[in-house]
Parts: sequence; structure tokens; C-alpha cells
Amino acid sequence: MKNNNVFLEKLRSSGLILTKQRIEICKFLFDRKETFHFTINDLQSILRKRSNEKISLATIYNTVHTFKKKGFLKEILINSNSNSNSNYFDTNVSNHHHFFDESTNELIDLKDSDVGDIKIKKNITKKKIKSIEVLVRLAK
Amino acid sequence: MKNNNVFLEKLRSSGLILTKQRIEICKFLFDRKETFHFTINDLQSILRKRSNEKISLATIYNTVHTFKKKGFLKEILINSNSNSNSNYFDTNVSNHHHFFDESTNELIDLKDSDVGDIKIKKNITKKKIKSIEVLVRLAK
DNA sequence: AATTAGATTAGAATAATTCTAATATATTGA
DNA sequence: TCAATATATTAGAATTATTCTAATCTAATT
Ligand SMILES: [Mn+2]
Ligand SMILES: [Mn+2]
Ligand SMILES: [Zn+2]
Ligand SMILES: [Zn+2]
Repeated sequence: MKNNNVFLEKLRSSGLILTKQRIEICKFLFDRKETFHFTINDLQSILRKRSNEKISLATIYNTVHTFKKKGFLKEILINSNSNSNSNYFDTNVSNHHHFFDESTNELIDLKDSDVGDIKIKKNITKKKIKSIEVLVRLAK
Repeated sequence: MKNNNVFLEKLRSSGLILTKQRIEICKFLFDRKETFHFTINDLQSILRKRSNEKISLATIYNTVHTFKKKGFLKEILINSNSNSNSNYFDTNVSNHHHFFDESTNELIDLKDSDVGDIKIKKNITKKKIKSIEVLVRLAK
């Protein structure tokens, strides 16, 4: 394998070492057109099925957090139902809005154009706004 | 003490037993005018300082989750900074928007009137919208 | 007031996450 | 080219967060 695919480009240009664990994870996460949302456990069980080379759970945590730090992933916390929370990661790292479908536990990107402009009317503090994100919950 | 204060009224009317642990927690959380946002660990260390009767951490979890189930508290998950998340609980149980100040890790309620109406333009699914909430992050 | 059924507490068990010693990779200079 | 060394990464161990459940407490019934 030449490892010169486009989805490895970000890894290659990041300064991170291209280890077989990272290549495997990178291949799965970034070789796709659409945004992908996943939890650490989703990722571990998918990787287990795809390959017989075991990647330790600690390494999956390490890699996902490293990718987040590099700006390749974004973390989205969701109160998924009355008794459990989920830490999702998102291959769409831009500021963007979400639907969360409580019947399927699916997190779905909303385009900016799907949500009207949001204007914060009262400037309660003088501090600079870093992001404004909307979460729309769909009932069960 | 008569335990007939207004902040105990919700507990009294909920069908839950008024134990000394719950009364202590209820007294601290609900005997106030303003919304209060806290984490489990915030609450534990505050309760430790206020009283010399130890309440076990498991009981604090139990009580907070019980209060949430009864609708006295609401859980708000925040990606507080690049390397840590927080499970806040909120004494304001209505659907409402928040500021999160990354320099102080403070979560602050936004009034509906402080945020313009939000209109979801594309009805991506046919499912009913349960809530729409905005999180505004203030930069460090 | 004793008996019983059900609710609650809190230490024990488990699950989630992070730490760090061992290993792997990259860099340097003979 | 290839040791030697420095730096980065991996993954099992340790720790922290959360849940489970047996012992205890409370309320209802007689
Ligand atoms: Mn958690
Ligand atoms: Mn967590
Ligand atoms: Zn997304
Ligand atoms: Zn709030």
C-alpha cells in the first residue's frame, strides 16, 4: 500500500507519526463524503469488526483526542435520554447545528441555512462570542 | 425545625420520603432566588463544608438523579475546554439557552428574549420537535 | 407497637478515562 | 548506512466516575 490516499493527507501534514493504529482509524473516519458522528465505543466495536489487529481502547481514546486536538474531530456532548449521556465525536469540525433524534439516538448535522440567523440581543458580558450552536431535539 | 419551608414543598409534594440527606440537599439547592448550575463534585464539596454529617457520593448521585427524574433539576452537558467535559445540573428546568464562559467555566442562563426567535427552516424529518436550545460560548 | 412492604442509603462493584512504563519511530552524526 | 539518542506512541495498569445492591430506614397496616 502506498498510503498516499487523500484521507491520509491531514494526518501526513499534521506532524503526527503515521502508525498502523492511526492509519487504520484515519482510514475509517475520514475516507467518506458525509459527516460521521460516533462514540468511542462505536468506534472500538467497528474497528474490531473491520480488522483483526486489536487496537487497545486506551489507544482509541488517545487517537481520538489527538485528532481532536489537531482539529480533525470535534466533540459533541448529548444528554441522550433521561438516564444516559453520550460523548459523540464529529468529523464535521466547523461550528454547526444539530438535530438529535431521541428515538434512534442519531445525531444529524443541520446546515446553517436550515436555521435562521441567531442574534444575541443582550450583550450580557463584554466578552467575545466564540461560537453559537443550536441543538434541536426530536421527540421519541 | 418545622421543615415547612417553601423550598421543601416540591419534595413534600413529590411523594419522595423526606430523609435528612434529601432535606439537606434540597435546602441548599432550592432555597434561592436565582438559577444555580453545579456539578456533582461541586455539590459534594459544598455539602461537606456546610455540614459535618457526611453524605456519601453515591447518595448525592442518587438524589440528584432522583430530583432530575422528578423534574426539579435538568442536566446540561458542556465541553468545558479542549480536554475536559462537565455534567452540570441546573435548577432552571425550563427549556432555555445558555452562555458558557470558558474563562471562568461558568454557565449562565440566557432569557428567551435575549435570543431572537429560532426558526428551523427545513423540516428534515417529520418528527416532532421537543426542544430547541442554544449554547453561546464566550472565548477565554 | 409489632409486622411487613417498599424506599433509601452508601459501600462495593463496575465502567469510563487517564497515566506511565515499555516500545516504536525519528533524528543525528559518525 | 547505521548506531546512538531523543522524542512520540501504545496499551496495560491505575485512577476516577458512575451504578449496583445488600443493609438499613421509613411508612403503611393491623
Ligand atoms: Mn460521564
Ligand atoms: Mn464523561
Ligand atoms: Zn455534526
Ligand atoms: Zn440554566
